[in-house]
Amino acid sequence: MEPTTAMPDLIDQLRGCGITPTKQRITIADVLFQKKQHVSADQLLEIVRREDATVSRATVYNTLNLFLNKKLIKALIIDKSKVVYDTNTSIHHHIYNVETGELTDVSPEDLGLSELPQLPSGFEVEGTDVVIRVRRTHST
Amino acid sequence: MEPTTAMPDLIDQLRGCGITPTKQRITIADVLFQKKQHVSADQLLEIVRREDATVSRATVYNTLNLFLNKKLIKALIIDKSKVVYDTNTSIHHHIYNVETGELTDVSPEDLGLSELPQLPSGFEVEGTDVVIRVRRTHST
DNA sequence: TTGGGTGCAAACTATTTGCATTCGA
DNA sequence: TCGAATGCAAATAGTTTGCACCCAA
Repeated sequence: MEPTTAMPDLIDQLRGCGITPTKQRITIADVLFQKKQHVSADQLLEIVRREDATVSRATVYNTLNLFLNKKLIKALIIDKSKVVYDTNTSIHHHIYNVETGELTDVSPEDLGLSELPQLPSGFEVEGTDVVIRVRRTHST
Repeated sequence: MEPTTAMPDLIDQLRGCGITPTKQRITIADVLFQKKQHVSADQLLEIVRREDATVSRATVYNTLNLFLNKKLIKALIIDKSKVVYDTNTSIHHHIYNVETGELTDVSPEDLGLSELPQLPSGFEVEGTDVVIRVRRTHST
C-alpha cells in the first residue's frame, strides 16, 4: 500500500476536516472507513498493523480521539471496559448480542423512540444512546 | 452505628439473597439502599468510610459485584470509565446531565419505547439500556 | 472452631502522557 | 527547515486477585 499516493479521497477528506494526513492516520482511516464496522481500539491496532507494522498503540488512541473530536466517528460504550468506535455518525442505535459480541445498527424509526420525554425547559438533548442486549433463546 | 444489632430488615434482606451479612456488607448495603441513588464505586467507598473507616476498596468492589450477581443492583455505564450503580432494579432508563453529572430516572412509558424492533426469531431481549444525554441550553 | 470474608498490596487492563526522534509541507 | 506527529515507555485510573488474618455462625 502506498498511502500517500493512493486513495486521494481519504486524504482529501482528512484534510477537509483540518487533519494533517500522515501515513499512520491514513492507514487508520482506511481501516476504519473501509471495513465500515464497529471496532475496538485493540482490534483496530491489530488490523492496522497488518497494513503497516510500525503503527504504535499510542498513535491509534491519539488518532481515535482526534477523529472523535472532529466527529468523524462515534464512541460506543457497550459494557464495562468495552468501547467500540463507530464510523456511522448518523443518529442510530444498536443491538448487542451478548454471546457473540456482534453489533447491529438500528434506525431510530425501527425503535419507535420518536417521542422523547419532555425535558425540563432550558435543556436540550445532546444525544441518545440505546443499546438493546439480546441473546439466542436457548431451547435447552 | 451498630450494624449487627440495628437494621434487621437489611440483614434479613441480605440473608434472603443468600448473602452472609458481614459488618462491611451491611454498611455498604445501608449506604446503597438508604441514599437510594446512583453512586460510583469511589463515591460509595468514600461514603461508606464515613460510617466505617475500615472498609477497603477491594471489599467495596467485591460487594458491588456480589450484589450485581444477586441482582440487588444494576450497573449503569454512563461514559467511558464512568460506571454508577443503581439500586432501582426495575426496568427504567436515564437522563444524564453531561454538565453536572446528574442522573434522573425515566420510566419506559415516558420514553415511548414500548415497541422494540422485531428481532430475528430465536433471539430474546436481555435488557435495553437507554441514556439520554442533555445539557442546559446556553442562551449565550 | 473454621470456612468464608476482609484488608492490603501487587497485578492487570485500558488509556494517556512526556520526551526524544521523525516526518510532512 | 521546523513544528507537528510518532513511537516508546512510563504514568495513570479503574478494577481484580493472591494471600495471611479475622470474624460470623
